[in-house]
Amino acid sequence: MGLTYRKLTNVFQHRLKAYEITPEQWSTLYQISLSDGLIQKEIADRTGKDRPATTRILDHLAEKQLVFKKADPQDRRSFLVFITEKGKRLVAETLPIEASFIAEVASCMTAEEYDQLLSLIRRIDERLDRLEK
Amino acid sequence: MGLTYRKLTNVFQHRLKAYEITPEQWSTLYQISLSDGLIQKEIADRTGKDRPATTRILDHLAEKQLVFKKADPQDRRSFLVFITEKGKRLVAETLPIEASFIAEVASCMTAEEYDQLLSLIRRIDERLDRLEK
DNA sequence: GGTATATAGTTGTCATAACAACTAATAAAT
DNA sequence: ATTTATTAGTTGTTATGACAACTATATACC
Repeated sequence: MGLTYRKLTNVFQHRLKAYEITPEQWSTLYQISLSDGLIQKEIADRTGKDRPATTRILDHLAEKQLVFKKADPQDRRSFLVFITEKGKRLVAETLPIEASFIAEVASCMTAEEYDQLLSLIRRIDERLDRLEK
Repeated sequence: MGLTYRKLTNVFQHRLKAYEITPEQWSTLYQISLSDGLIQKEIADRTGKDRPATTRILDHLAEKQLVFKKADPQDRRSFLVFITEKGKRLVAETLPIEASFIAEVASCMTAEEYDQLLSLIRRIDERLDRLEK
């Protein structure tokens, strides 16, 4: 599973090469594009990363001027994260790349098999949540 | 897939905590225990890692005196990697941990589903090998 | 035989994941 | 109201993965 996942992100990274963004940065930016103005904790939860990882990925995205932070008026500990116009353009351009990549990969199985694969992975995920470390 | 894989190795890492070995080090050590005296390139291929990663993981394993290298008499560029007695003991003690961990995780599905999961992941793996980057 | 190429391994750099420790701010407990 | 606990975010450390550049050796080619 790890081996296949590494290959998967590796090929995706190459497809994204022209956009100078890594798969992890991409998925974070994509999440932000879906829900603008989230606090970092929410982004961390939605991308399945911890807070330090999220801080650093957001730093990279901010350096590239794809996102920016604003102080949260409700909670002075938090920042609200917004996507920039440049970030929106990048997502718009790369979304078809992601979609066709997934389609290419999934073309080795039927739609039913693909669904079952996702459902079995999800089941393992839930099982792991209930297992003691 | 990435999320679930991270959870998977994370729980396994906790199970291995007492042995002070990471999942990646463990799988490398395990491969060596299966075939003593391989050259690093072979180990890299079998664990699915690149050569730099393999060099560094072997460095860690050698520091912990779980493996050692010997010059290859046939090819002076290569090293043959052997497991130590300490390494063998560690594998013997941790193998049941790995086996029961896999069993616990897989207990959320039938044997047929488990086989299908592996087979679908393998199919994606092969598909990725044929895809252009 | 000598040159060109390929291969084994190492080192350096960057991005990420896990984790611990930390600051600042909020919420809870009394 | 003050103390205590919790939460949001950051920073530092270690291990890893991807990649490029490098050394040393081996193989191929002519």
